[in-house]
Amino acid sequence: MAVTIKDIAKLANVSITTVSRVINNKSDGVSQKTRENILRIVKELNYQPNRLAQSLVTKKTNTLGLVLPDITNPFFPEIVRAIEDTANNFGYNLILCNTDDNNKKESLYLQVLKEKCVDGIIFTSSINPKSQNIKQLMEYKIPFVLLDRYIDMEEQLPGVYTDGILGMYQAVKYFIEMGHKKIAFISGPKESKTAKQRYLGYIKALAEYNLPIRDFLIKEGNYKVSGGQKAMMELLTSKEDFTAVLCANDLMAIGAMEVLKQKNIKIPEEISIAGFDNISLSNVVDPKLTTVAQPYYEMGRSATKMLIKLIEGKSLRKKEVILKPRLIIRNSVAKRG
Amino acid sequence: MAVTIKDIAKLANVSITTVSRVINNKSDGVSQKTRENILRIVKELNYQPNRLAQSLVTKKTNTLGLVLPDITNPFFPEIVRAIEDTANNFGYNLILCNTDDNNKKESLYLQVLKEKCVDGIIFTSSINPKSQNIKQLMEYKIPFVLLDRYIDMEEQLPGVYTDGILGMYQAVKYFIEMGHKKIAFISGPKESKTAKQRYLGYIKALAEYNLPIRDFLIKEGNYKVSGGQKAMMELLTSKEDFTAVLCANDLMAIGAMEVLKQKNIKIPEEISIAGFDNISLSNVVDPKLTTVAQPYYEMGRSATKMLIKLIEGKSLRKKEVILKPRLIIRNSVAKRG
DNA sequence: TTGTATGCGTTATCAC
DNA sequence: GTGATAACGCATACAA
Repeated sequence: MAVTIKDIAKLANVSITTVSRVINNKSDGVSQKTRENILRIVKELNYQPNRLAQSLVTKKTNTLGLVLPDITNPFFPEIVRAIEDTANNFGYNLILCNTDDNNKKESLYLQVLKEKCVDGIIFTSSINPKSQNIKQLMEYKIPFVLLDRYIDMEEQLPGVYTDGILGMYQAVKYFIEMGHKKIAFISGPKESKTAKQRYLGYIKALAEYNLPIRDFLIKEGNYKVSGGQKAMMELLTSKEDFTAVLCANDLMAIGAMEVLKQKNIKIPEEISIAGFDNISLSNVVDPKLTTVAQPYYEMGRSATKMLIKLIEGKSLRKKEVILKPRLIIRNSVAKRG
Repeated sequence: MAVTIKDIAKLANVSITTVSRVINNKSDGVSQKTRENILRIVKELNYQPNRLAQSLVTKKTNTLGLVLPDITNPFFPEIVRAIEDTANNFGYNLILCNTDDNNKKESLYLQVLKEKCVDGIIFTSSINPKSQNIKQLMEYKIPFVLLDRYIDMEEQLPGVYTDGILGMYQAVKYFIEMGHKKIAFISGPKESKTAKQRYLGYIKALAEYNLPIRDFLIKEGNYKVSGGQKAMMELLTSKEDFTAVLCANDLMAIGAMEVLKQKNIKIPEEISIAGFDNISLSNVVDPKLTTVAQPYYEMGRSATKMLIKLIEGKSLRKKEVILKPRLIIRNSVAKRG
């Protein structure tokens, strides 16, 4: 159907080898004349190489797999954009896979990516990663880079993360400097490594300022709006005393804010609040949410560059890249004391 | 490297033909015994078919191309999610392409998709579509479905859209029923077909209620926050009289709201506002934005199903699917008069 | 400077 | 039931 290398070989009265040579700009061992002639015919017939056939012999598809929980989570689009941009710059395309934090689905996708011979995989594991899936990935011998979600293994895996400890530490420190002493914490699901890290940052800052860690001020959420609502409710009904609430991500902060508004509790005058992520929503809620920004674009770009290096067989200077988050001060935290 | 059909043929002491047969569950012309034996070896060696080779001969990649302006635009993630879900259900994967509304980039992506032999393409054209690109797409003879952005051609192209006329009509009607008579309109970029449609809906409702169309109450925006801000500024400085502002999309409505807040103009008491799209942001701004919801998931699902039908050579009942939008009443519109 | 032949991993057409 | 063998479209080692 489509025009092939054979067609233009016939028309040019040469062998397909010669055609292949000029198309791939190989060893200039082709006379200027035939080269030009072939190029002319190529243009005339609007020849487009069949990348499938090419890939079959070169063992290179110039396609990357991107595995993540859910593109609908506002955390991801910017990262995905960065990945796609960077991939595109280096001549790669992206196959998008939503796993819904479902290990079965994740495993299936990994298999398909393997079968489609992607050159590499960027992998944001499901929230409670099954070591089985990461083992599967490793057995495939496909280069991969972990993104955002850390996975514990004996050997260090290549990955790009944001420093959750530092981020939360900054946020708590800011609360404290603003005069808050009783700071509640709505954490992510405790199986999640990022959640643990962020919790650690919270603890660290409290400890540093000799503030007590009060378990009844710490609630577990699910990184979703609903989790923030539920946790805030619990906090409120517990009648415990607190002036500030730190949320392990923005979505939960937004949920928490909704509850506060419902109860006519003024933000930030009565209760201050802060989040983590800096998703676009956080800049649009009222009051605008003070939060810890993840360097989205850099995360995606960095992970992709790393992956491409791996694909090209180059060595990595650092296997793990820990990016620094940045506190964004907006209007959801008030001075106290 | 990887285990192939040949390897398991050797181990099973059969020809590759037989192996292929049992793997593809073809014509049961294989003895139970050899079948079981082969299956056993397949499992043992953890054989995974090479889809490249498969595709090369079957001319089917089970891969779809998705071309859109920018996944970062909150309008898209849900649609993309629906597309990916549906594609996945039917055994297809998705290659994601961001064009940035850049016709050159768009054209390049189309070519790559062609070269990679995708089975079909879902195409949300750049905002000022170049007929050249759509012609390119048509020449490729790859099945495609237009999504959201209409393209004028002599022949009707398969596509899925939201009824912008109806949507805006509903919004204006609601404004009018709430007592508003002087309703400003911030439109999308006028080259855009969707923008024209939405404008038409605005006009239609005004006409129906015998309200005059005042050009000075109509500003052109760019579908972005910045455009909403700029247009709102213009509206305000023009000193014209109006009690409501209808924006052609939510992003511009959010921009307009920011300007109003800055100037301490109360929403909705002094000026009512509404948008179009129902992006997640619209439910989180303060006040929550009354808007016209696009049926995101249905758009993506419908387009994908359509595309797959096309790929399978089935005929379409309708070439163009026009989905109905739905007015979502929240808190940004107040009663007047 | 150019061509022949082989192989990539699979499906498909025959023949036995 | 089973197996050669060609073909898919291309790259490449080796010859000429």
